[in-house]
Amino acid sequence: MKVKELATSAGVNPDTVRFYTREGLLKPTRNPDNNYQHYDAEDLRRLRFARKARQLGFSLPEVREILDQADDHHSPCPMVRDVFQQRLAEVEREIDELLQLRKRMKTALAAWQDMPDGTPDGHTICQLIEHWDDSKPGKQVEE
Amino acid sequence: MKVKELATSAGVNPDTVRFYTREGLLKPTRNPDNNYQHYDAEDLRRLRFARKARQLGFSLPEVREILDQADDHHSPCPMVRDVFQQRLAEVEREIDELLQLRKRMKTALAAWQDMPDGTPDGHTICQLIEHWDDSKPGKQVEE
DNA sequence: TTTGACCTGTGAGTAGGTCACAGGTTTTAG
DNA sequence: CTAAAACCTGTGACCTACTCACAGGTCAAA
Repeated sequence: MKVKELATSAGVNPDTVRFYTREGLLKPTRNPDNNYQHYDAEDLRRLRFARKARQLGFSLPEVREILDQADDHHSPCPMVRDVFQQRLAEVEREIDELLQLRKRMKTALAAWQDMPDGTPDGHTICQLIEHWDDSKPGKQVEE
Repeated sequence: MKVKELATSAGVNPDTVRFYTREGLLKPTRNPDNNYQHYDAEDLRRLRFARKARQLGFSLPEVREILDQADDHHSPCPMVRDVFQQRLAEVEREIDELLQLRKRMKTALAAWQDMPDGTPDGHTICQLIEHWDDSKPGKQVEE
């Protein structure tokens, strides 16, 4: 398979295939005649695997490590379970942050219902934002 | 005010002040004696405003646009309301996605309880991920 | 006067691709 | 047979919103 065939089979951008190849996740052979990369069914498996892992929140270095472990005939699963737990925790943290952001945004929106637009007068830029009170407990100054 | 004074007053990194200056959000004057940047109370207002807007989810180009509109004595408020609504919608979409991801991850984690680790055999890399079912309605292939 | 804290601009780094470019190859249509 | 379209190659820039490093200039206190 050539780049575009592989990319199409996996539903990704050809540049992503090239990128993953540069990053060492895919290991195609070369056609010495024309210097083209040649991918096989194994590469397709690896690429599909990588995409699934990315969807699950694994970083590219993590995916590479999993693939490398598998290449060495070590089971990557224990590592996968481990990283996965951490990713789940991160996802929950991200959710918390976004929920807080949404709350701040909704509060602001509600407060803006009754506020006039006003024209900037050299002291205010936009009251909507300037008069928005973002007082939240702790972590106001970074630690 | 010099860079660090302004930064301290607003609770940000001095490099952020320099960055915002490069990006045109702050417009200090120069001290011709030593070539230092000189910031005034207006810049402090702008910087604080920018930070609040960022917390509310506005992008840097959006913040710059708001400030520029205010500089031209146009009320940026209608634009602020508009962009803000869109941002809120985006945030809600992101939250939905993360909640779904969390659900899938938890499901996967539960399913993995009973799966053996296994050693890669050339056909499977890590069953945990490969056998993870990511079936979700729509948008499987990008549109 | 020396030391340390500050200033300057520039450039690189972060994650994960995506896109552009210039030039070589292969395929397809006429 | 040939010309154009479609593909391939590697390299490097771009995206966000900063943050950090570096080399060299400036200034305040001891």
